[in-house]
Amino acid sequence: MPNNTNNFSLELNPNVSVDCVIFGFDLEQLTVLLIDRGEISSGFGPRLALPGNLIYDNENLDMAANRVLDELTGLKSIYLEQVGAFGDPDRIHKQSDQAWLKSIRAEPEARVITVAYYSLVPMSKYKPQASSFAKNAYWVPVSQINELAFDHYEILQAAKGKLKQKIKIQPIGFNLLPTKFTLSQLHRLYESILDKPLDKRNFRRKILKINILSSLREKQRGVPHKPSLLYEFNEEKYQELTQTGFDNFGF
Amino acid sequence: MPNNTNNFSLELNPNVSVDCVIFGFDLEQLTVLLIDRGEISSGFGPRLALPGNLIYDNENLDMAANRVLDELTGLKSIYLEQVGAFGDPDRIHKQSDQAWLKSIRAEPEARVITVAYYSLVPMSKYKPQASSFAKNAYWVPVSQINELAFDHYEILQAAKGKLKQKIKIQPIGFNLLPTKFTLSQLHRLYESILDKPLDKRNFRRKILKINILSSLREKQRGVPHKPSLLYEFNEEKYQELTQTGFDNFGF
DNA sequence: TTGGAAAGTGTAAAATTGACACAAAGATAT
DNA sequence: ATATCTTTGTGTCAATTTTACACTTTCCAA
Repeated sequence: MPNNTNNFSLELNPNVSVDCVIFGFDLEQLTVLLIDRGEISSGFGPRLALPGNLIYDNENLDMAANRVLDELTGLKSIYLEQVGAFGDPDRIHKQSDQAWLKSIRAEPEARVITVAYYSLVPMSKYKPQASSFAKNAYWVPVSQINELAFDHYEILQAAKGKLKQKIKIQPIGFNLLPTKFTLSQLHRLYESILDKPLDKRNFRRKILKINILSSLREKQRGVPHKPSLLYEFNEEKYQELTQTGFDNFGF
Repeated sequence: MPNNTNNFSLELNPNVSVDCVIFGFDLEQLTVLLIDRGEISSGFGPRLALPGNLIYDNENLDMAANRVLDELTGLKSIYLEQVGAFGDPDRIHKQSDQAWLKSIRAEPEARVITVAYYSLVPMSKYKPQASSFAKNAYWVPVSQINELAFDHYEILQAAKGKLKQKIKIQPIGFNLLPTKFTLSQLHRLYESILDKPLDKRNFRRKILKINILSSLREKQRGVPHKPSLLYEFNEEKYQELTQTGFDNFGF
């Protein structure tokens, strides 16, 4: 084990890791990208885990989170928020398996603090199957997750909570949708995150009133029902609003 | 330097520290408890810093934050929230001075991640002057702080932001006031934290409507004007409310 | 007794919320 | 071509909440 009182280097810091809760939305429900640790987890707790890794001594936390995200999905400049730090002394030991930890180059017996992030990814931009890296990554609907490795279930819950808070006060949902989307999709997204039904008409009225959406002249194609108008998030309008101290995106 | 791949012990973890933003309210404005590093900081950046320390390998983060708080103020079971983790590789080196770092037993050249917490303390419960420990701790009005040691100014800003968010959705302000307080004091508190004026009558109506305050039959004494009725935060009423899924403490 | 200072109180207009139902558009199957 | 299916898209009214605003009361001190 390198001691890290020396020069900055490409050494992994054995005490600090980053875990990412990568949210997606399949147009029906909220999902999370999970790693299947496979047989290596050999009976020691759940196979599924959040993607994460130790940080390098020369990168800051945000960089590390972006790196983890990039290494796994190839995606850069994705919406990313810190959830917080998690660090029971025995968080790893509880349900650990040393082979797995060694495989991600963690010291199995070291005490590790993890800093959790959540990110919002348009699911269309990352299909695990197509990726050469990390073939064992899968989108899993949040509602189907009952347990995860280590303390990752707890982290997921915290991330959901933060996301819920955040979307109540900032219009970040668009990061989970394709550039062009319908109001119904946005509606379902809000319902998934807030975990409660929202009246359709009231939702539309409210979201349109905020005036950060541009309605395109384009319609959905190929749907077996009345096609919906498509909308885009309008960054400029949003910037104007925030600069005038606007604050009420409340849901 | 101990390597921490060994057994759990009372060793300090050289890579992880906890810093506390301890908020108080002097009935006029929001204040923070800061440590004057004094001459030891010998020209290397600001003298004032947030109280903090490295964590022990056998304590979790919340415990560490409580410990820092307790060691400094003698206060226990205080309202405490995590702000988040901060960890530029050079966060200490930027403006550090090694003597100071050594004095708090940090490795001057180690890369340190800090996990920041904020806490709400009734100022009356802690007078730095009266304390035997840490005579160099002072309450400083938040509005007067322009710089702090290390990355502590940044941390303070983040903590203010979190507190602002939080008080909009949960009635935690009482933690900064004496048990018995007046509505005007509460009013000023909200104005300080939200950093904007609130209409007096509207504020009173709203806060009373929520129905988590008990009005005492007691009045202020010795004030050179009409004395105010005193109120208490009513924990039971609050619990009832939250259990019924009440959610709208919005300011 | 008077003056100073903050406490305490009500109302009306405007904005927002919440509840609610049916016609229109396109795709598919017959 | 027609009928059927599915989802889109729309308006109103009542209730509630928000905002703006000014004067009287109470106690202390001079």
